[in-house]
Amino acid sequence: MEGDSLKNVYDTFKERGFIEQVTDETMVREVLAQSITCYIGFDPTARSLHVGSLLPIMSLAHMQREGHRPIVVIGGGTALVGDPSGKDEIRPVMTKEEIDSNAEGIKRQLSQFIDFTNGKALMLNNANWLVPLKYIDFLRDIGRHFSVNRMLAAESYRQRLESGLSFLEFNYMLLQAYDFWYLYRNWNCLLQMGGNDQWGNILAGADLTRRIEGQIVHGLTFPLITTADGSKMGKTNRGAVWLDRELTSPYEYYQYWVNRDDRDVKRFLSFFTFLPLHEIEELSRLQGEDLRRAKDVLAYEATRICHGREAAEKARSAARELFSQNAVKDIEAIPTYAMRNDEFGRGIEAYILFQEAGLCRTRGEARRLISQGGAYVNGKRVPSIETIIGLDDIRDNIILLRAGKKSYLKVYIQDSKVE
RNA sequence: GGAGAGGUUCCCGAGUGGCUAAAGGGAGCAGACUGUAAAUCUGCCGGCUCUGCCUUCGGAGGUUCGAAUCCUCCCCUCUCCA
Repeated sequence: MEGDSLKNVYDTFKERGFIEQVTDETMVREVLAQSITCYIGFDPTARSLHVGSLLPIMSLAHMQREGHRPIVVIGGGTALVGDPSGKDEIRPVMTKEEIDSNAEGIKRQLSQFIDFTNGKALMLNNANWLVPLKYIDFLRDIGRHFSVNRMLAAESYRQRLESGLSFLEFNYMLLQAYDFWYLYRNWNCLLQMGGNDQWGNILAGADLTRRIEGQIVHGLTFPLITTADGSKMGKTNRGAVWLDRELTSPYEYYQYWVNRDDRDVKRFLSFFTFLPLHEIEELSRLQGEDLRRAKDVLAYEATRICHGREAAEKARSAARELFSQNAVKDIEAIPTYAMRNDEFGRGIEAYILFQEAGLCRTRGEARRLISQGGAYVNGKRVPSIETIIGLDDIRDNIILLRAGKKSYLKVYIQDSKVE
């Protein structure tokens, strides 16, 4: 890990497929031969980050492992404006309160991946320097360096020129550029990284810094990851796969990775784990059914990095139990829905139980599931939508529900006297 | 500000008075096949107290036995002009 001189992060990035575009390959590699400060911005537009942000996060972790200092910029200021890059619709404007509380959650999560102790990494909120800006001053000092002609030509705005772009959003690029300059100025930040949709914004920042300071700073972007079937990463039936364990449990997180397409396994191992490349090479040589071993490693490692070793172990053993035999046990890791004895009463219609426990969104969906034969209680198929789940179905206070082949949930029936 | 085009169910996109909960595609879900994979095939795919009822086609009114479809006003988007 003390990769003095021999290993340059740039090479790590390159080998692992992290690089889509760079401002200047040879210069960046040179810059990275010394310990530097780099930054990536994250939008606090949701309570949690999701796996779509994982590649940038991993890149910061790599940077840190190889001796550099990452800065995480929480876009508390820029989120007030909304980045139009790569979007085809106007972003809903968020309130400051929402953004602030989201930023809190994101901080917590990132600490799983990056060590923020002793200044080894920094977390800054750009609201701190963007919000106090004065409009006229900003226009005169910063705005003068931007050519509207060039901005209009930028790829990131192209889509939006067809569908409409408000002046508010049009200014986003200036603000992000300002961030980069500010970070250079105050923290000697020499490199900004980001998803490829950020390329235009990153260049704008590098440009601005060069104009103001006469200093060349660099940019690097990551590929936009799509899965083998062409869809965006991180979407499932229940929406995004979050990094927050409250929103996506470690078990579900593990399942997400186990269920990746065969064709994505190799790439994902190098993106989302720290395993050395030769090991990845070996794992991805496996064929057919054996490739599941590689998926297992992927899922375990990804879960361990995000949720810790213990959670990963639990998720793995839960998965093994559930998918090997049909044992109905109290498997700790799978999601739980608690019900009180008096709520449960003498029983409840199966379709209502599936909906209430959260395995189906609506009762209609639950009816459909049952009528199509995809609903199971304690491993037995629910025969009809009239089926009632009663006291007899409780095993050690647990009823194990299953929807389709791979969604499990346990209902825990509590004694009503126990609060 | 003027002229034109347009806002349809998660997305794209048909529909211009009843046969429309609304074609088709995508996404999603389930079943078969399998390896907790892919591809393929089949079924489902607004909600509910489900052989019926309720709510949807930018918003509010109106015409009509009956409207996503016709009329009025309003809001929003795009294009061109100023």
